[in-house]
Amino acid sequence: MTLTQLRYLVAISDAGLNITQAAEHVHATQPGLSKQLKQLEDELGFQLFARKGKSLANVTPAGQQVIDRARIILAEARNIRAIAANLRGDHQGELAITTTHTQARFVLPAAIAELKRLYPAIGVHLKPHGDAQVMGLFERGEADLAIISTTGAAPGDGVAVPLFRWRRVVVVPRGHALAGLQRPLRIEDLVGQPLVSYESSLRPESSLRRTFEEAGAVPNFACTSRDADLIKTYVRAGLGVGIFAEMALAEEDARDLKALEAGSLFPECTTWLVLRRDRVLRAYAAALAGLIAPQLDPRDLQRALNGEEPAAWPQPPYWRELPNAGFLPAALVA
Amino acid sequence: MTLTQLRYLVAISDAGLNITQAAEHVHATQPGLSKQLKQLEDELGFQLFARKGKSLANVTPAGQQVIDRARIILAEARNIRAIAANLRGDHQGELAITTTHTQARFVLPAAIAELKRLYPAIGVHLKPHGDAQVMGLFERGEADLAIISTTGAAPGDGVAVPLFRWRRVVVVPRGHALAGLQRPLRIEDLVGQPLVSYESSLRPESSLRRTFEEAGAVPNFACTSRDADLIKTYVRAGLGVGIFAEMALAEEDARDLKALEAGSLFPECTTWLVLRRDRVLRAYAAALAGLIAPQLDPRDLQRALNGEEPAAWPQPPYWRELPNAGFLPAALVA
DNA sequence: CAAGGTTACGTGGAGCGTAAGGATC
DNA sequence: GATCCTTACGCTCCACGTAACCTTG
Repeated sequence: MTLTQLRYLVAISDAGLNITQAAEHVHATQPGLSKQLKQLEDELGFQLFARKGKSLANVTPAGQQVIDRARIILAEARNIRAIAANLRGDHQGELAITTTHTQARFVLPAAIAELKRLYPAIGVHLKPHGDAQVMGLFERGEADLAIISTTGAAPGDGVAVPLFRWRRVVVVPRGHALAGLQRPLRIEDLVGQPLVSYESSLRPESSLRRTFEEAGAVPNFACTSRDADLIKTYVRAGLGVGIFAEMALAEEDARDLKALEAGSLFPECTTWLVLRRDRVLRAYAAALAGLIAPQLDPRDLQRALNGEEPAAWPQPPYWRELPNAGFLPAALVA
Repeated sequence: MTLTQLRYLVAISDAGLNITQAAEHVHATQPGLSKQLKQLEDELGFQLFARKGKSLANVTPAGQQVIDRARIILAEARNIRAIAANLRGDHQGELAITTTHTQARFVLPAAIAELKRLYPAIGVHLKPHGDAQVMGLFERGEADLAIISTTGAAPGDGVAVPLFRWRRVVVVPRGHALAGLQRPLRIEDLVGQPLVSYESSLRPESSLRRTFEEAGAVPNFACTSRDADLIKTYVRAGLGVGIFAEMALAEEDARDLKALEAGSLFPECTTWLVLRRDRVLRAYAAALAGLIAPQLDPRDLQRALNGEEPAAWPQPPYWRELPNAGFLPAALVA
């Protein structure tokens, strides 16, 4: 058993049991992989893949167990190389981030642009997904870090670091009946109104839905989407009242949209950076946290990953207090 | 980076940074290890060990991280080989068990003898320790399984499987004042009496101590030990009243000792088999569980380790109900 | 000088790629 | 015949052991 054999094995599994395709992925020849696979099977004494004629038909049950173990081994080997790269100050590599559309579209651009300026040699891969899927992808190991929001406790697995807090805004087209409201918005104002908001608000445990239920009402969604840009578009089209993250408001939205004074109508949200405990953090990944939320010291992240949980993370600032990114454009409220 | 290099690295670390000694452990030559270590350090780009002159003085901080990761890799490589060995029906290997003296001396002999009859090619290594240390050793990875008792919840880490339940017995020399007691023992009978019991009873959270405290008293220990044989010896010598596990009573003790009717004076204990989640169970290790406690199906253990936690383990029988081992010799009570 | 580590050298084996040889659809 | 896996062959490189050398108590 060698690391090469295990790498080939996982590559074959990931290529859908196509050895030829797997060989391209690992920059080797197909006979090379075939032979190493055979050797591994000979050493272990059983078939990792069920053959149908000469091609691979299935992973055997024991083969799947071996592949799972092999993934751990390869991940730890990558970790060792990451430790080495960090120590050498070798700042090249990849950074895969799962997050929601809102974060990817409105929060991350400034931070990632700055990150690329500091570390030109890295490749950043954004994987925007629905609220419900982000952590799943992350836990399946398809990303180095997740950036996700909750109204309350930190998300499940991994080390969660609070980046900033934010509120939802309620947005209507200029000229909408609610646009002229001379007092802070109340929940009753929204009952019965067609709403345009995030897809995740449809879930029964969503905090928006709960807010309505506490007032004895049920929200009436005209249209939902994961994409705040789309939500704004439908609000402009007059489909209803938009409710989405304040980060998604831009200066130019003031032309035709108005953000209503919603105060603490909906519970406050926290955006978290989530790291995998089993993955060594590259220096540039830790730097990203500091670029989004300057109150964080990247070294604290490294310490947290080593299990030395700091007693408590600093209370994260509000989005609009953040220097390089956050503001609720004054023109929108006026 | 190769598996061999990582094996050598860990061997050097385990040999106390003595390459020559490490080489013997891995059945290779010292120059071989020296060279592989150098190659690994060259590839990673930093020193894993701090050199003092030509000999290794210290592990560098990053080196320690690499060693920790390497241990995981090697453990998973062993797991893969274990999967293969199980599947091949290749029943040779080692089985390291951490447990307490009482289990090792009175519970395990019959089961392990039977195990060796079924699997003659295995090597069993018992590591008896104090109650407090067993789980520590186990969690440090120094054993494949732990066998440990608690009065209540399952012990911390790993998958815990209840084997059997048991009670403490109160034992006095024949001729002792309490030996003639014509009614069930009460806690007041023991208050003030010099006691001989397990070392772990000294701990403030011990269930024996708590039982006394609930009666408003404090136990008076004349002598403690981890070793039930020693406790019996000191009871015979007249140092006090013995309190220990019923498993430690043997037929021949009836000659000079008497077990008092203690009923449910002290809380019931459960003996658990604890498995590491991150370690593949060899077939013979699973078999051991069934040999101690026949109500267990070894296949359920495998399933539990795979994370398919069975809703609940069967309520374990009492020790004295177990077929091949448990009985409270009648002569002792009479 | 004893203990422990490094460097040098020759050998055997193993991994790789190229090329040819079956299966299966 | 197209696709995909296996077998065969030759080259290259690398891991290993032996032996000689160096360093430090």
